[in-house]
Amino acid sequence: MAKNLEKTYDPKQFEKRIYKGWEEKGCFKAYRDPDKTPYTIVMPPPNITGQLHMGHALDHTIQDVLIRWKRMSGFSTLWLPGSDHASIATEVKVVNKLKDEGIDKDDIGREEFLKHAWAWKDEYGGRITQQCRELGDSCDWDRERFTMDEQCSKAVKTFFINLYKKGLIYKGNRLINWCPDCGSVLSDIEVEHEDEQGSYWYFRYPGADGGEGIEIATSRPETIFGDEAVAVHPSDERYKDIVGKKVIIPLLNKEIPVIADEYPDPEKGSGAVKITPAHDMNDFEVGLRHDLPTPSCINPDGTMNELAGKYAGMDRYECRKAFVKDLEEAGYLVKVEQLTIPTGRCYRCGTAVEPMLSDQWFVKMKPLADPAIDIVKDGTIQFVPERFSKTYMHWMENIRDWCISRQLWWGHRIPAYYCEECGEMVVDFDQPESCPKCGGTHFHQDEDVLDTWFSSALWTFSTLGWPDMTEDLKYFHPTDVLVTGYDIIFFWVARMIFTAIDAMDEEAFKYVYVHGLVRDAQGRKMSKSLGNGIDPLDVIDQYGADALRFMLITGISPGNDMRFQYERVEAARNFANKLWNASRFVIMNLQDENGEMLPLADLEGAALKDEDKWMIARVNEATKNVTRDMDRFELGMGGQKVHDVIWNEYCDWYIELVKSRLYGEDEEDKKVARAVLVSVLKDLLRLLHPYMPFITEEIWQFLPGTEGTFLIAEPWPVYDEGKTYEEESAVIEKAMEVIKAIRNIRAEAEASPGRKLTAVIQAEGAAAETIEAGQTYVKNLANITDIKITASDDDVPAEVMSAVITEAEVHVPLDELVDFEAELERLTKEKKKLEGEVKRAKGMLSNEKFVSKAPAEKVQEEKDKLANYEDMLAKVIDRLAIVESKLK
RNA sequence: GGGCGCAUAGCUCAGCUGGGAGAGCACCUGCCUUACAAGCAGGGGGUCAUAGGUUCGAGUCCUAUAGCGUCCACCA
Repeated sequence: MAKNLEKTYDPKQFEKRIYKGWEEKGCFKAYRDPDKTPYTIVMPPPNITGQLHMGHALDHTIQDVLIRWKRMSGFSTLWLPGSDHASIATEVKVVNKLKDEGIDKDDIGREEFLKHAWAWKDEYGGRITQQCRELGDSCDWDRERFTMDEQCSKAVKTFFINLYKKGLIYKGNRLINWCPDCGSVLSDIEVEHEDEQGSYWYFRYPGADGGEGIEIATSRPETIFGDEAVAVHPSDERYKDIVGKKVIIPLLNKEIPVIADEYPDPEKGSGAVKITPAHDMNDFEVGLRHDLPTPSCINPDGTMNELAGKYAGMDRYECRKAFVKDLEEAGYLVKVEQLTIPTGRCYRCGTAVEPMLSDQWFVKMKPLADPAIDIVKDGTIQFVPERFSKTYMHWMENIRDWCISRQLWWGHRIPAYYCEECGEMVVDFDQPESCPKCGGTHFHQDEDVLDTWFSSALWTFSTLGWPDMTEDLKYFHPTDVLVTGYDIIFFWVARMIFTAIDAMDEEAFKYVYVHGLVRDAQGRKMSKSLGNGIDPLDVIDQYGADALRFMLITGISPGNDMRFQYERVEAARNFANKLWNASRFVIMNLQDENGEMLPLADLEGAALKDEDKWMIARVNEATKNVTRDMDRFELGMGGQKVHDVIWNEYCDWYIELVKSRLYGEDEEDKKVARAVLVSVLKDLLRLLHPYMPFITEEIWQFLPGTEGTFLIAEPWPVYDEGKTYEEESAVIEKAMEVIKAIRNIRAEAEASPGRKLTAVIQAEGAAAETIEAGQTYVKNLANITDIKITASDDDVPAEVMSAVITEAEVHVPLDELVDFEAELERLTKEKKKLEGEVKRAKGMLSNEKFVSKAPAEKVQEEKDKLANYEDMLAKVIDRLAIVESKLK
């Protein structure tokens, strides 16, 4: 029984099996091989709350292509996987789950809550890494890390303490972004700014002296309870006299001063701004300049506090409504204007962020940013594509201090301890024995945890053992390339860069490969709320992981978004199918009817035919180009080239060219043909493997000489300058030209491909020789029984259909009915086309500037082309005359 | 208000350092030819956003314009 691939390509039959085989045999494992060069990629850790989505699929495909290519190229590769504890996201999930069970987070307390959170992590945290396996991720699962595992936590604490000791982490009372829904502070980049429809309310604040007072405009009336002044621009003539006087906040009867400050824009609103230092960033600054108090009127949960008097306890928006109504009834509302106002929203839950005054921990960024700017500026770290370095620079150069504390429980707790006796704060790895100030022995730890991004910022080195100088850390760090979407350059990439400089005194990675977003077929962002997300696992189920991967990677150019289209997945699947069938054909021809393997020639010194050399040259060329594309991170281009050489050259031509030999009688030559078929196929599989790992590995296992090997561990092909085979390739390419010409004639004359024909080819000199050398191919592939190659017109029968090709003319005598009308039409078209070409070439050559300034070889090239076209044109005109006479 | 990106065939997009416009899908014609109809052989279809400029030569480089997208920014 012959052993061969299944008749139809069905990736489900083998993808899981292949992956298991790799994993069990340790194919993904990284080793510290002193004789090899390390190549390291750390996987952006997906959130444990997450499911695998198209973004991951793209991100991981890129990384896997790179790591597989480098592995095959002889590097000691490490692709390190892991996951992120996702502080806020996870806490929200766990809180909701508990709520469903009727449990309130605050009732059970911190310890108990964390038990639930860890249980949740144990249950769902592995889900996404399991899904990665279906994609084919060849990462070293033995080194899988988690941002809250023991080692990473140690790194986080150490890094925090180091920065604190350097004075780069401080605790401060500042105006921060507060999410009332999450109940936590957010960093600046966690706030999304949007313009929204809103109102300006104009209110009159009467003068304390009984005067007219002043009219202010505000979009946030509920903050009036925190007003401490009204500001006007010093140059504003309208308010010149009132500056320094007091006005009364209506209904509250609180007196506040009118102050002059550069901040108000006289053009905007009434030109007078109420100042609420505790609930607005700008007002806060004004308050500082004028030494104003900073009372808060809003609680952390978004309700009003006692400052709001009778509105206390109301939600801030409810209060707004009620307060405006009361003010209106009391006659203080002057007018309302509709316009768009900028609003900040929490990037997690979408709640409107409230600026609040609060004690929080910050990282002082300027000293960390400076070297992080230099390391990109001097090219130690390069962005691909380059333009993203501008985005990075701009952000780094204007960076503000990073708020790192969060009022949550799930995360790394801040290692700061407060003495119960005197309140002294100690920042240390463990709780201190006694207070350095008063000797007290009772402490409580800071309640806050760190921003999730604080731990992922350490990812390149915390995962390798830092702060311990482990062998892994020494060998694999710095990492080589970081692959990620442009949406997290600020959140993550930028921060990894400065942490590595601080902790390791070196670059975190050499390249940042930035990819775009996978959008839906209409170009919209895939999102849960739109319900337009496409589950990669569904696609894999339907088309296979190889098809998905190939579609994702060939559809992109670095940094640009892509659209997800099923038609393209299908096209990729069809390509896999094509390769599958071609391989099945090859394997079939390697064995006799009993399934016994037939002998193969040793290719060293074998008598290669022209088509063998041509094919070998084609693969060789592809090897060169694909490798170069990979080197430049042009992964999509590389994939396209492998696709083209497999389909357009190996399948379309080489297999067809070689068939007659396989079915022929020359046993020695059969051995050669088989050997080349296999050898070339193997090289093609190697080139394709990073892109389509499953199908290539599956086919590999069926080929002779692969026993006990894995394609994943095979060497990457190397370009061989000695294998360009130009002469032999010319024969094949000329034969192809002739074959196409004959097929064309056949099609025009509507003669079936099965009909036997003869051909007369007019050519001279070298061209005649080349055609002569390739005539067997023509006979086989164009179904021609006899070919006559001649220079003379006399040998051409009177009734023929012809096609003019480079340096030759192909004639097919047709005894059967011939459509001379069609022939006339075809030749007329041909003539027109050639005339155009002649005109173009003549035009260029008659341009003196071109002839004198363009490189000599370019000029010569044009001259040759012109001669050739003129020659072809003359022949076409001759044929036309003959056909025309036939028609009379 | 700044930064960046996009515009190429009906659709989705490639075209890297300037040298005769490409792919997939869709469409039309003919083929179930012994690996493959998830296929084979052909075909139609583009003033490469507009206007200038550099150059012997521009889809490619420069400038400007309006359009779309996106990020950043404390405008009540």
